[in-house]
Amino acid sequence: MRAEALKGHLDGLLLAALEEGPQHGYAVKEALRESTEGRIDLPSGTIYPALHRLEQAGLITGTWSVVGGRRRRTYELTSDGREALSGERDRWQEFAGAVTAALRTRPWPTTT
Amino acid sequence: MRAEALKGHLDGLLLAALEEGPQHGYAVKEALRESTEGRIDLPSGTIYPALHRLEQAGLITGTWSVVGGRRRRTYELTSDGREALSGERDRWQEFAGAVTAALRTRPWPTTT
DNA sequence: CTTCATAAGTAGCATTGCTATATATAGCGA
DNA sequence: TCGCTATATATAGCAATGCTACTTATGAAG
Repeated sequence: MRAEALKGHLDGLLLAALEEGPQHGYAVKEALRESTEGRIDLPSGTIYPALHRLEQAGLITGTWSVVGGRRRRTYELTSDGREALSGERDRWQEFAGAVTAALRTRPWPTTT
Repeated sequence: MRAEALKGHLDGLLLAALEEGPQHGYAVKEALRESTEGRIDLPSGTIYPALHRLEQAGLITGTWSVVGGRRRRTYELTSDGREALSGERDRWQEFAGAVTAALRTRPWPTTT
């Protein structure tokens, strides 16, 4: 997967992963990897800064905890986040439809 | 359409627009706008630098001409460009599939 | 003569995901 | 005990890319 492909679409994926319920960063990463059958496997240098951005934007809230001796930051969608997710889904539909249309082969000016 | 959404996908769209036959920049812009029903309407500051990049990458070749008093640079796909377009289409399929899967609502761990 | 569509271009910016690297704990195998 | 792997989080700095804003120029319409 080319590096830039994801640009502008990551936030939606992270929000979607958190829709199922509160998750910590590492779990989000795993969830994304599983839901896409390994096609989207983000490095930690992508996922953590992105979660920080989302938190600062007020779309998720995080709380620290310690589980099994390891500290965790568990994130949860805010209501703004839920709204944003809905918007991201809409925009993805629109975007994907447009790109698919533009990418479609148009063999020749048929009488459309 | 959010600014970053297109990042990493523009090249494929431009190549696809040129698949129908040689076109100059402005015509590519129009073709893209029409094939997406106005959803993708690129500013000239996006389209011309991008075409330059594609030319430098050897995916398209351009030739100057003057039509109706206005100078034009007409671009044409190279064989590398054709190959690249095919690759872009594949990658788009893969990417779109992955994002769609990740964005899908998973209401709850049903017995899937 | 002004305005709009056509046609091409560039400088500089903002955003964003990635690489590389660091820290720390738990558990397993040798 | 030592080393390795998985878990868990984090940051500095980079590279890439599309966009904004602006410029230049012609032809047609009013």
